[in-house]
Amino acid sequence: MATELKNLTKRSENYSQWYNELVVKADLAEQSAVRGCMVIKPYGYAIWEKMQHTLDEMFKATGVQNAYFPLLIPKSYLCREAEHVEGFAKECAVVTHYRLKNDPNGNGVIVDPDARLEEELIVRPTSETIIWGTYKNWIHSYRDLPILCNQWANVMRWEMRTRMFLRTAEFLWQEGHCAHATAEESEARTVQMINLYADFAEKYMAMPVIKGVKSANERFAGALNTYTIEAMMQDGKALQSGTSHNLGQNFAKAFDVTFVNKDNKPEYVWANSWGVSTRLMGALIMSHSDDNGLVLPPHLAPIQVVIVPIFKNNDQLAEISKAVDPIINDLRALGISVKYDDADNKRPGFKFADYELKGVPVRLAIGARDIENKTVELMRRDTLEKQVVPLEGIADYVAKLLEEIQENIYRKALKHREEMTRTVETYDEFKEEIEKGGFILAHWDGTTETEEKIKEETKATIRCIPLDGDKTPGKCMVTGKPSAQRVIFARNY
RNA sequence: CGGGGCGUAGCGCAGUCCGGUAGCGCACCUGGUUUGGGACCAGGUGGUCGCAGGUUCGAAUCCUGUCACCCCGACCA
Repeated sequence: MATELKNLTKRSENYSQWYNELVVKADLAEQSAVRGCMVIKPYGYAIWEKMQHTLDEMFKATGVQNAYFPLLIPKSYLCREAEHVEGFAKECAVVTHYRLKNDPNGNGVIVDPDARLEEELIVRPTSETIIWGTYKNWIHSYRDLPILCNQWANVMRWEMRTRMFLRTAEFLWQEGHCAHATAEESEARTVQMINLYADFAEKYMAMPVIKGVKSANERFAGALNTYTIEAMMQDGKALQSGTSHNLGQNFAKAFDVTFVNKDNKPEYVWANSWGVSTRLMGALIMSHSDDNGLVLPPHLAPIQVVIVPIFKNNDQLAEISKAVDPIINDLRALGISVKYDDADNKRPGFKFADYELKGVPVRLAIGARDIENKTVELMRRDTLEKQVVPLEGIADYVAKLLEEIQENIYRKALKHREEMTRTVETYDEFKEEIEKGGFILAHWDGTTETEEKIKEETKATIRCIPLDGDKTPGKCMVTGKPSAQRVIFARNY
């Protein structure tokens, strides 16, 4: 099975194909019969659930509550915010009818032409419009604010080209939608959420990210300002992994959402929205995986430790199981998820390969030899190193090792990013360097024209204007006009 | 929507140029031997060859149309 994956080793040659194979072989997801959609399989979903629960806890710690809004949005709602329409209206699935009937020619069912909806409904590509249409009824006074809502949902965008997890027609995400009484409070929330995403990416996904602001060109449709976290994949391409938008009063104005402030004066509400999606699964896969398969960070791995018994007969298995039992209990007592794979219809070698493919961080193998020596063979997925360790105190040892693996894969990803990040002064230099992949730090005059020109000529876009790091001004590499600071250019997914 | 590729068993593919009634590997099932890195031997199940027309005694193969999917662009989280 994985042999085929190994045949796709030449990642630089066909990284996409390698990625697709990996997603399928590791049992995460598969292409659905529905155009551009995917089926997320139980193992893949378990990872998503772990992400979900972690993020949910983090959100709630900041006062956010979950809610749910409709899947279908009346077409008229989408017309309210002009820029928003421009950004989304073109790629939506539309519900035009509400009934089917038997085909008079006997070929199954057809859409009943008499059941045409007077106003078409749009399958949500994002929920700003329906939510602000609803908030109008919730908000009257400054005492009703802030509203801090999050929704876990599926959305649909009729993308021309799709790729599993990274860009599917239907995807799962969370979208937070906050309403505030002041611009400052809304901006603070926008920044708070991008920081939260960055923490999640680095501490749980072991994926270093760069926090920054989007250029006008890359900004969310209808937003004043978009904050982003940008990660670098192993092939050197950038992946936008999460965004937080300061929407100003745009949606409040479009949906006429006003409140009476402390001075008894009506005022439009200040809004922000923020989201991450199943794209994070793609990010996770592409950040760490190797040619043996997935490498999952321990903090997100559904199975953190797998124990494989090596036995010749049932008596031996019973003996091993007796020795393994307390280990399982000790590990579980430490909050570690353990799988004991005592299936006798698969050979150990097969199990080893299979759990490597699935990215299980730590494997313990235990056989008659170990029972005798009171040891266990341990393998860590990140380095593939094997060692024989004493059974005594194994749970604590594994607990520490899991943290070490978590840190190690983060460091590895960070090192890779740093090696693939260069600074250039001239446009010629830029054109040469961008071909090698990675992030390029360069000066830019801040205009959309220059950004467009660079995009056309090199396929590179401004991933973000970084919040942290070097803020030295300079001159635009293309026009020579003044530049406030270097920005990050890259080719992206 | 442009440029390339592909569609044959659950998966990966050969067969197509040159028409003769479908094959290989993996998986699956049965029996046996195995079990410290993807086991072996023997036997077995499974396909109206993407779909629709046409040519022909005969089509996976030739012709026409059509529909999927994949990769590279344009679009995007």
